[in-house]
Amino acid sequence: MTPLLLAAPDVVGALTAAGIVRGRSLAVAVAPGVGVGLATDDRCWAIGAVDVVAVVAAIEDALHPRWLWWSTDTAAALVVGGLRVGICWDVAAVHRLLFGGWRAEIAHVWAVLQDRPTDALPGMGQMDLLGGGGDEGTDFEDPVRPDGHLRPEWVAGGWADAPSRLALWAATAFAAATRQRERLAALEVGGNAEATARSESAAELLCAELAADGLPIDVATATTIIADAVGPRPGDEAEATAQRVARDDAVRERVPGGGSVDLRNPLDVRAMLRRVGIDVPDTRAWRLEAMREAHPVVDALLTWRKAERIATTYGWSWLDEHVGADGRLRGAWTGTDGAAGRMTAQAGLHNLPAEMRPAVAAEPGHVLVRADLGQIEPRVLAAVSGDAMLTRATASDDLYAPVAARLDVERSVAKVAVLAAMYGQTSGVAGKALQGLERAYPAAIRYLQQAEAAGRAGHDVRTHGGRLVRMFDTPDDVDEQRARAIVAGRGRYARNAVVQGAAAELFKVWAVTVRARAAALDARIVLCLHDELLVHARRDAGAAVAQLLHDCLGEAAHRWTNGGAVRFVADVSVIDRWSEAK
DNA sequence: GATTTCACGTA
DNA sequence: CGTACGTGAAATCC
Repeated sequence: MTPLLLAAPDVVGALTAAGIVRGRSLAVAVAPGVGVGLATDDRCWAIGAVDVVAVVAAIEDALHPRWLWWSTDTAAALVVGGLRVGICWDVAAVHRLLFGGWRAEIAHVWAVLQDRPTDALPGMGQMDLLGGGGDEGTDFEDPVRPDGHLRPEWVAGGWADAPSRLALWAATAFAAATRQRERLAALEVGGNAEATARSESAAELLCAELAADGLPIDVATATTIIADAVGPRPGDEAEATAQRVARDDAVRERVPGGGSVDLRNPLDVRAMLRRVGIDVPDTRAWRLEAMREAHPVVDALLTWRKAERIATTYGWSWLDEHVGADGRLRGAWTGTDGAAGRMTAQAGLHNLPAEMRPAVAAEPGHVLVRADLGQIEPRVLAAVSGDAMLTRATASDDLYAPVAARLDVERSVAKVAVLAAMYGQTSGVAGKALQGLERAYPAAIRYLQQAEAAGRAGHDVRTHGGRLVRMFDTPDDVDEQRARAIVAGRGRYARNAVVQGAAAELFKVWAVTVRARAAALDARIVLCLHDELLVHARRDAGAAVAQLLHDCLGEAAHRWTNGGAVRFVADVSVIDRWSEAK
């Protein structure tokens, strides 16, 4: 394929002439200061451009293509350049969907799609300099070597230093995506795997934007919360130490001779507790909670732990490191974890303690619109299993009410039983109700049991939308008891993954739908939290955004269930601070 | 210096 | 023996 050289002003016209219409796939590779490479299945274009983002923006405005790229790196480059495109196909993200896990280096992705061995991918080491890599008498202008692997010089990025090479690199990405589509079409899953690939790709785009935008923080409130917990910001190291010692002493002085106890050392804490007659196998909070009355030191210790969490994880260093001068908390986002496919976030974005939530606040003239999905996992189970009776139960705002009625048990018992079924819990009081579930919702329970059986056998499972969840092997050097525990653990893991993973898929369809529609209202998603969205919007748009969140859920559910009857519900509120909701 | 363990926050 | 994640401190391994 020979790249066609274009001047930036001619690009849209040339693409239009080539039949690129709205929504058509268009591969893109960019190198700031160098240019832009574009490709479809049968041709590619090279544009030398100083402002690569402007070129992409012009195409986006005129043609709104489905941008196709190797990985989120391209999305991030565009977002940093101020451009937010509509839709995309992220080869790395789709690879994670197809093959599970988190590995998605370009060379690995390509090798897997070409059915080439991946254990010894070509590197740029000495072997290749000596000619051992299949490069004899070949053309370095081709990104693909004769042996079918990608050329490491291209993968490393340094080779794509001219517009014509960017065009070839884009063309190679296009070829990879074509292979991916074939694989997706061949999957036998309940959902639409190709649609999942599209929404997972868009979720990566959302991740790039979340990382760039950040979560609005009222720094004054954050400062007050931290100061209340651990004291005012220390001026120097000595002051910080003094504060720490004072906090520690408040606990240690309650135990005779406790002055030298290291509260940060669990063994030391355990020994201290034993000296006052409290013998515990570990010192976790839930265990000590029951001992609060046994000795005053327990209460003091639990209070200390709360403050210590703020001091170490969400204290001054956290504020300095992750909250910018513009009052935005920024962390890296990934569209999927390595297991069932939930989004992950760093910088504490996904585990902010409730005490810190008053500090998450809309900027002046704005509101936060918060929405969380109600009972998402049992509703998702109804959808993926096709259970008619459980689907009927989703018509209720409170799914557990009809389930309780049908099982003839208290609502609380029904809830525990449903959760136990999905999570593989076998202890506790759920046993009897579980049998009732099996009779009342046979398809749903069968779906879970099949996942568990696959997991126990060490077989991979796929979610409704097509994500592969890889099972792990039992190491051969473990005793029988440990091996049994591993098998049981795999069963629970698989049982949980098909529900949690499918829920993550639906959530992402919802999130990227909101992302697309909210742009018209000048509103932006600022946080995704597994079943919860926070949208930052102008105050006058708050009500419209709230309605939008409901509408988008209906649309997302319709698409994700292929027009199925399962009903999903969201609790939506327009607030100033995150802490105000519920 | 890197990895593991404990602990704890979120869903 | 519900699952998943990220984080920090101390212990442990090399």
